[in-house]
Amino acid sequence: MEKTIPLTDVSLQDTFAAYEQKFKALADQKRLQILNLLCQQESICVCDLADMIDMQQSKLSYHLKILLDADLILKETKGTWSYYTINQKEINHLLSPELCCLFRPTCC
Amino acid sequence: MEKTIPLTDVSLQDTFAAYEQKFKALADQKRLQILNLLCQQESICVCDLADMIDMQQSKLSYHLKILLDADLILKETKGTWSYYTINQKEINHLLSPELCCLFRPTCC
DNA sequence: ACAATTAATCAAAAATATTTGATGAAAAGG
DNA sequence: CCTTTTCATCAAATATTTTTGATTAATTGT
Repeated sequence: MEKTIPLTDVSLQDTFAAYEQKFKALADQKRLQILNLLCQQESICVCDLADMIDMQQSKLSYHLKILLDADLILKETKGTWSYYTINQKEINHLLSPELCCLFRPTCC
Repeated sequence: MEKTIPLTDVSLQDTFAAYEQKFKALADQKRLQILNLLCQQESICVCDLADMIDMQQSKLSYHLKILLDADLILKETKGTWSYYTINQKEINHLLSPELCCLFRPTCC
Protein backbone atom coordinates (compact mmCIF):
# COMPACT_ATOMS: atom_id res chain seq x y z
CA MET A 1 0.00 0.00 0.00
CA GLU A 2 1.15 3.49 -0.78
CA LYS A 3 2.29 5.79 1.94
CA THR A 4 -0.27 8.59 2.28
CA ILE A 5 0.49 12.12 3.34
CA PRO A 6 -2.13 14.32 5.02
CA LEU A 7 -3.28 17.18 2.81
CA THR A 8 -2.37 19.84 5.36
CA ASP A 9 1.20 18.56 5.34
CA VAL A 10 1.36 18.83 1.56
CA SER A 11 0.39 22.49 1.61
CA LEU A 12 2.77 23.16 4.50
CA GLN A 13 5.55 21.75 2.33
CA ASP A 14 4.52 24.15 -0.43
CA THR A 15 4.64 27.01 2.03
CA PHE A 16 8.12 26.04 3.14
CA ALA A 17 9.24 25.79 -0.49
CA ALA A 18 8.00 29.32 -1.17
CA TYR A 19 9.80 30.72 1.86
CA GLU A 20 12.93 28.77 0.96
CA GLN A 21 13.13 30.74 -2.29
CA LYS A 22 12.69 34.06 -0.53
CA PHE A 23 15.24 33.33 2.19
CA LYS A 24 17.68 32.02 -0.43
CA ALA A 25 17.39 35.36 -2.18
CA LEU A 26 18.18 37.11 1.10
CA ALA A 27 21.04 34.74 1.90
CA ASP A 28 23.79 36.71 0.20
CA GLN A 29 25.77 39.75 1.32
CA LYS A 30 25.77 41.40 -2.07
CA ARG A 31 22.02 41.00 -2.49
CA LEU A 32 21.43 42.42 0.98
CA GLN A 33 23.54 45.40 0.00
CA ILE A 34 21.46 45.84 -3.14
CA LEU A 35 18.24 45.75 -1.11
CA ASN A 36 19.70 48.23 1.35
CA LEU A 37 20.44 50.66 -1.48
CA LEU A 38 17.08 50.17 -3.20
CA CYS A 39 15.47 50.77 0.14
CA GLN A 40 16.86 54.31 0.29
CA GLN A 41 16.65 55.25 -3.35
CA GLU A 42 13.15 54.95 -4.83
CA SER A 43 14.50 53.38 -8.03
CA ILE A 44 17.90 52.66 -9.59
CA CYS A 45 18.96 51.48 -13.02
CA VAL A 46 21.40 48.61 -13.51
CA CYS A 47 24.35 50.67 -14.70
CA ASP A 48 24.12 53.09 -11.77
CA LEU A 49 23.82 50.22 -9.34
CA ALA A 50 26.82 48.52 -10.91
CA ASP A 51 28.87 51.66 -10.17
CA MET A 52 27.53 51.99 -6.63
CA ILE A 53 28.43 48.48 -5.55
CA ASP A 54 31.38 47.98 -7.89
CA MET A 55 30.11 44.84 -9.56
CA GLN A 56 30.29 43.80 -13.18
CA GLN A 57 27.07 44.03 -15.13
CA SER A 58 26.40 40.38 -15.92
CA LYS A 59 26.96 39.40 -12.31
CA LEU A 60 24.66 42.15 -11.10
CA SER A 61 21.94 41.07 -13.55
CA TYR A 62 22.26 37.54 -12.19
CA HIS A 63 21.70 38.72 -8.61
CA LEU A 64 18.88 41.07 -9.60
CA LYS A 65 17.12 38.17 -11.29
CA ILE A 66 17.26 36.13 -8.11
CA LEU A 67 15.72 38.98 -6.11
CA LEU A 68 13.12 39.55 -8.84
CA ASP A 69 12.15 35.86 -9.04
CA ALA A 70 11.68 35.88 -5.28
CA ASP A 71 9.42 38.89 -5.70
CA LEU A 72 11.55 40.99 -3.36
CA ILE A 73 12.14 43.67 -5.99
CA LEU A 74 10.22 45.01 -8.99
CA LYS A 75 11.41 45.99 -12.45
CA GLU A 76 10.30 48.69 -14.84
CA THR A 77 11.85 49.06 -18.27
CA LYS A 78 12.18 52.45 -19.94
CA GLY A 79 13.86 52.25 -23.32
CA THR A 80 17.16 50.45 -22.88
CA TRP A 81 17.17 51.11 -19.15
CA SER A 82 15.87 48.80 -16.45
CA TYR A 83 14.85 50.47 -13.23
CA TYR A 84 14.54 48.39 -10.12
CA THR A 85 12.61 49.21 -6.95
CA ILE A 86 12.18 47.39 -3.67
CA ASN A 87 8.95 45.42 -3.22
CA GLN A 88 8.00 47.04 0.02
CA LYS A 89 4.92 44.92 0.64
CA GLU A 90 6.79 41.63 0.30
CA ILE A 91 9.75 42.77 2.40
CA ASN A 92 7.44 43.98 5.14
CA HIS A 93 5.60 40.70 5.11
CA LEU A 94 8.86 38.83 5.56
CA LEU A 95 11.10 40.82 7.86
CA SER A 96 10.73 42.11 11.39
CA PRO A 97 10.23 45.78 12.20
CA GLU A 98 13.69 45.65 13.79
CA LEU A 99 15.19 45.16 10.33
CA CYS A 100 13.35 48.18 9.02
CA CYS A 101 16.27 50.57 8.90
CA LEU A 102 18.35 48.23 6.80
CA PHE A 103 15.83 46.73 4.42
CA ARG A 104 12.31 48.01 5.03
CA PRO A 105 11.46 51.36 3.47
CA THR A 106 9.06 53.99 4.87
CA CYS A 107 10.00 52.85 8.31
CA CYS A 108 12.84 55.11 9.39
CA MET B 1 47.54 55.37 -3.23
CA GLU B 2 45.37 52.83 -1.49
CA LYS B 3 41.66 52.81 -1.96
CA THR B 4 40.07 53.78 1.35
CA ILE B 5 36.68 52.64 2.58
CA PRO B 6 34.63 54.70 5.02
CA LEU B 7 34.34 53.12 8.48
CA THR B 8 30.56 53.07 8.40
CA ASP B 9 30.67 51.01 5.21
CA VAL B 10 32.99 48.48 6.81
CA SER B 11 30.59 47.86 9.68
CA LEU B 12 27.65 47.75 7.29
CA GLN B 13 29.45 44.97 5.46
CA ASP B 14 29.85 43.12 8.76
CA THR B 15 26.14 43.53 9.42
CA PHE B 16 25.29 42.12 6.01
CA ALA B 17 27.65 39.19 6.59
CA ALA B 18 25.92 38.39 9.87
CA TYR B 19 22.47 38.47 8.27
CA GLU B 20 23.73 36.42 5.35
CA GLN B 21 24.49 33.59 7.75
CA LYS B 22 21.07 33.77 9.37
CA PHE B 23 19.17 33.91 6.08
CA LYS B 24 21.29 31.05 4.71
CA ALA B 25 20.20 28.98 7.68
CA LEU B 26 16.57 29.81 6.87
CA ALA B 27 17.05 29.14 3.17
CA ASP B 28 16.17 25.46 3.22
CA GLN B 29 12.83 23.68 3.30
CA LYS B 30 13.93 21.00 5.70
CA ARG B 31 15.37 23.52 8.14
CA LEU B 32 12.17 25.56 7.98
CA GLN B 33 10.25 22.41 8.81
CA ILE B 34 12.53 21.79 11.78
CA LEU B 35 11.98 25.34 13.04
CA ASN B 36 8.23 24.95 12.57
CA LEU B 37 8.26 21.81 14.73
CA LEU B 38 10.53 23.29 17.40
CA CYS B 39 8.21 26.26 17.48
CA GLN B 40 5.31 24.12 18.64
CA GLN B 41 7.12 21.70 20.88
CA GLU B 42 9.13 23.36 23.65
CA SER B 43 12.08 21.01 23.12
CA ILE B 44 12.84 17.92 21.03
CA CYS B 45 15.74 15.47 21.01
CA VAL B 46 17.53 14.49 17.83
CA CYS B 47 16.21 10.95 17.60
CA ASP B 48 12.57 12.04 18.00
CA LEU B 49 13.06 14.78 15.43
CA ALA B 50 14.64 12.28 13.03
CA ASP B 51 11.46 10.18 13.25
CA MET B 52 9.16 13.16 12.90
CA ILE B 53 10.71 14.44 9.70
CA ASP B 54 11.95 11.11 8.37
CA MET B 55 15.57 12.10 7.98
CA GLN B 56 18.68 10.12 8.72
CA GLN B 57 20.54 11.13 11.85
CA SER B 58 23.82 12.39 10.39
CA LYS B 59 21.96 14.57 7.93
CA LEU B 60 19.74 15.96 10.66
CA SER B 61 22.77 16.76 12.83
CA TYR B 62 24.27 18.63 9.89
CA HIS B 63 21.17 20.80 9.52
CA LEU B 64 20.82 21.35 13.25
CA LYS B 65 24.40 22.58 13.36
CA ILE B 66 23.66 25.17 10.69
CA LEU B 67 20.68 26.45 12.64
CA LEU B 68 22.70 26.40 15.86
CA ASP B 69 25.65 28.28 14.35
CA ALA B 70 23.23 30.92 13.10
CA ASP B 71 21.91 31.18 16.66
CA LEU B 72 18.37 30.36 15.55
CA ILE B 73 18.11 27.38 17.89
CA LEU B 74 19.62 26.42 21.25
CA LYS B 75 20.97 23.10 22.48
CA GLU B 76 20.91 21.46 25.90
CA THR B 77 22.58 18.12 26.52
CA LYS B 78 21.22 15.67 29.10
CA GLY B 79 23.22 12.46 29.26
CA THR B 80 23.43 11.06 25.76
CA TRP B 81 20.46 13.12 24.60
CA SER B 82 20.64 16.50 22.90
CA TYR B 83 17.54 18.62 23.26
CA TYR B 84 17.00 21.49 20.88
CA THR B 85 14.75 24.50 21.37
CA ILE B 86 13.93 27.45 19.18
CA ASN B 87 15.75 30.71 19.95
CA GLN B 88 12.65 32.77 20.25
CA LYS B 89 14.44 36.07 20.76
CA GLU B 90 16.55 35.73 17.64
CA ILE B 91 13.66 34.54 15.47
CA ASN B 92 11.50 37.41 16.65
CA HIS B 93 14.26 39.86 15.88
CA LEU B 94 14.53 38.52 12.35
CA LEU B 95 11.05 37.64 11.11
CA SER B 96 7.86 39.61 10.71
CA PRO B 97 4.84 39.14 12.97
CA GLU B 98 3.08 37.72 9.91
CA LEU B 99 5.39 34.73 10.02
CA CYS B 100 4.56 34.12 13.67
CA CYS B 101 2.29 31.14 13.19
CA LEU B 102 4.88 29.23 11.23
CA PHE B 103 8.10 30.08 12.99
CA ARG B 104 7.59 32.44 15.91
CA PRO B 105 6.50 30.88 19.18
CA THR B 106 4.23 32.46 21.83
CA CYS B 107 2.52 34.35 19.07
CA CYS B 108 -0.45 32.18 18.11
C1' DA C 1 22.47 54.16 -41.53
C1' DC C 2 25.94 53.64 -37.95
C1' DA C 3 28.29 53.56 -33.64
C1' DA C 4 27.62 53.42 -28.80
C1' DT C 5 25.00 52.21 -24.69
C1' DT C 6 22.10 49.27 -21.81
C1' DA C 7 21.08 45.00 -19.94
C1' DA C 8 19.77 39.99 -20.37
C1' DT C 9 21.43 35.48 -21.29
C1' DC C 10 24.61 31.71 -22.21
C1' DA C 11 28.13 28.07 -21.45
C1' DA C 12 32.11 26.79 -18.96
C1' DA C 13 34.80 27.10 -14.83
C1' DA C 14 35.10 27.71 -9.98
C1' DA C 15 33.33 27.76 -5.51
C1' DT C 16 29.96 26.10 -1.96
C1' DA C 17 26.62 23.27 0.05
C1' DT C 18 24.49 18.87 0.81
C1' DT C 19 24.15 13.90 1.11
C1' DT C 20 25.85 9.48 2.32
C1' DG C 21 27.68 5.83 4.95
C1' DA C 22 31.17 4.91 8.32
C1' DT C 23 33.48 5.79 12.62
C1' DG C 24 34.01 7.23 17.32
C1' DA C 25 32.91 9.02 21.90
C1' DA C 26 29.99 9.29 25.73
C1' DA C 27 26.44 7.67 28.55
C1' DA C 28 22.73 4.22 29.89
C1' DG C 29 21.13 -0.15 31.20
C1' DG C 30 21.45 -4.87 31.99
C1' DC D 1 32.05 -5.46 32.06
C1' DC D 2 29.57 -5.56 27.83
C1' DT D 3 26.03 -4.19 24.74
C1' DT D 4 23.09 -0.71 23.13
C1' DT D 5 21.61 3.92 22.34
C1' DT D 6 22.40 8.70 21.21
C1' DC D 7 24.56 11.98 18.55
C1' DA D 8 28.58 14.49 16.46
C1' DT D 9 32.02 14.36 13.01
C1' DC D 10 34.56 12.84 8.98
C1' DA D 11 35.84 12.09 4.04
C1' DA D 12 34.13 11.24 -0.43
C1' DA D 13 30.58 11.72 -3.77
C1' DT D 14 26.95 14.58 -5.58
C1' DA D 15 24.41 18.60 -6.36
C1' DT D 16 23.77 23.44 -6.47
C1' DT D 17 25.17 28.19 -6.79
C1' DT D 18 28.12 31.77 -8.31
C1' DT D 19 31.50 33.91 -11.27
C1' DT D 20 33.44 35.01 -15.68
C1' DG D 21 33.80 36.60 -20.25
C1' DA D 22 31.42 36.56 -24.57
C1' DT D 23 27.36 37.13 -27.26
C1' DT D 24 22.91 39.02 -28.37
C1' DA D 25 19.04 42.17 -28.83
C1' DA D 26 17.01 46.45 -28.25
C1' DT D 27 17.35 51.25 -28.12
C1' DT D 28 19.63 55.81 -28.34
C1' DG D 29 22.09 59.60 -30.24
C1' DT D 30 24.74 61.33 -34.18
